[in-house]
Amino acid sequence: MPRTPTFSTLRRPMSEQVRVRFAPSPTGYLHVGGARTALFNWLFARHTGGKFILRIEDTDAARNTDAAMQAIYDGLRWLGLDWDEGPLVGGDHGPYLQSERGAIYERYAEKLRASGHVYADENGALRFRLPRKLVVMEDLVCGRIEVDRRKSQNRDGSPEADMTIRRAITDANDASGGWIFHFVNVVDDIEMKITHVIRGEDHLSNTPKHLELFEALGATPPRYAHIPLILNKDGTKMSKRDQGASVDGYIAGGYVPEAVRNFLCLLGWSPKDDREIMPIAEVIERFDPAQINRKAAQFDLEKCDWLNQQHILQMPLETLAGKVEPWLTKAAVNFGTPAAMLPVLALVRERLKKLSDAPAWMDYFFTEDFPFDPEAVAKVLGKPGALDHLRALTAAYAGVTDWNATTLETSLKSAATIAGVKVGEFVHPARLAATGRSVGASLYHTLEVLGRDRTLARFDRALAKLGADKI
RNA sequence: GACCCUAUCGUCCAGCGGUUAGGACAUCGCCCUUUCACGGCGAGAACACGGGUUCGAAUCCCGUUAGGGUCGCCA
Repeated sequence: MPRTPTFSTLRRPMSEQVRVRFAPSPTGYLHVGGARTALFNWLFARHTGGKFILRIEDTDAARNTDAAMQAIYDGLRWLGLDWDEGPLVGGDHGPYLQSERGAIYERYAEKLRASGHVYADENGALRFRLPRKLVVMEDLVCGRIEVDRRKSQNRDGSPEADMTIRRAITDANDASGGWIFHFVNVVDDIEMKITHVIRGEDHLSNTPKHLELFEALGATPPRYAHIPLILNKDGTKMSKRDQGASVDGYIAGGYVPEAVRNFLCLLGWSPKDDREIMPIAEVIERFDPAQINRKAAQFDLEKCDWLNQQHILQMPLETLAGKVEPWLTKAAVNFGTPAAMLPVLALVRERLKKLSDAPAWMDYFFTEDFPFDPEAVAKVLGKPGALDHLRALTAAYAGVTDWNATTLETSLKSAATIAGVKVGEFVHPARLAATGRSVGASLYHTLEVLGRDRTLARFDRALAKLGADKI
């Protein structure tokens, strides 16, 4: 038997402008796997100077809601994945919602009907006569794949039935008479002049069928790159409910988009050296779909958290302030002006794993009415002489003229020496009095930011309160 | 069941015929330090198994096993 491929996926000229697309169906949320698919498409478009197109595959009318589409738009925008053509931005190959492209599908179906590739079955559904030949494709990620379509069969072992491209018209069903994914996907890729299809590996086994459709329509197929799926930490398939599965979760969870995007870049792709924390411009420059891994990646949220912290640490302070602001506002932290917030943020930023951590580390800088952590109180007062040390420190600090971290440290240490105790014996009560807790940034810098008057007033109030509590 | 993809530390990623198998997250230890972090140093931790090919295999080939995917009038 001849092993000649029915057609090749390598016919496209290398010189044409790259056009890639992300084609989600509106299921109500944006899955991280989808987000990564979108990201890889976007990276490839930006790397090559091509176009990134967004197309909504909403042929299943029952699922098509505005809210579901909004989740896709919001998620992509949050990740900074701007599309050059698609809903909201338009373009020359629209409409970009499949639900609005009926006339186009009609035309293509007619073309197939005219050439004898398609027929109506006994129920009235439109079916594509599968050629059932040997299909050879060259996948950018998976390499050369041969599928003998003659051997395709159903679960029960019966030969594969012809592919439905349009549902039968029945009653009561929303999707009745609607077009089927495989067909509209192929038609749109032709119509939108898509040059490269970067999509999840779950479509790899569908691709031969798509290629048969391209051939029947007399069109040159795009090049394909099937990227491995993202699995849960335990290796099982990720579903909607799983931790980290939805992009919404990151937005609500205090992640910075740059970090999540960075994390997603590294799931299945790497620059082949040890670079991990990378600005997006560098990723765009170095991205190559041919270097995408073939192995499914398991999802490790802890590494994402670490990247998030690193991005928080490395971005300009003013940028961080802008991102932290909504979180402070939401927690009713009255930080005054953004400028006033900066010194505080500079002090605590290395403690922030998420933006949502900010209020807890910053609130006591902006109110005198902060709570005292009972555990911290118990711990500090458990040490004999704690309040005496705080009194001695108050007296010493009252005499400090040049109020800064250095003088405060010197003064505290000498007061401790005079009292004949270790520095910690002074530090802990002071921290508790000034912040209400046992953990926080450098005490001296904290007090410097707080200023002389507020510090001394806090010491006095703590002395009164904690002294009273003790009795 | 048929067909397709995959297989390196717990996890992510290097490695593409000759390496003490490298980096990162996580874990543990030490240092820094008033605390919590950040940071620094260090430790433990992997080539799924069996056959080949080769002077020599993590790397190439074939099996086995395991995981994933597809086989819809879902996308």
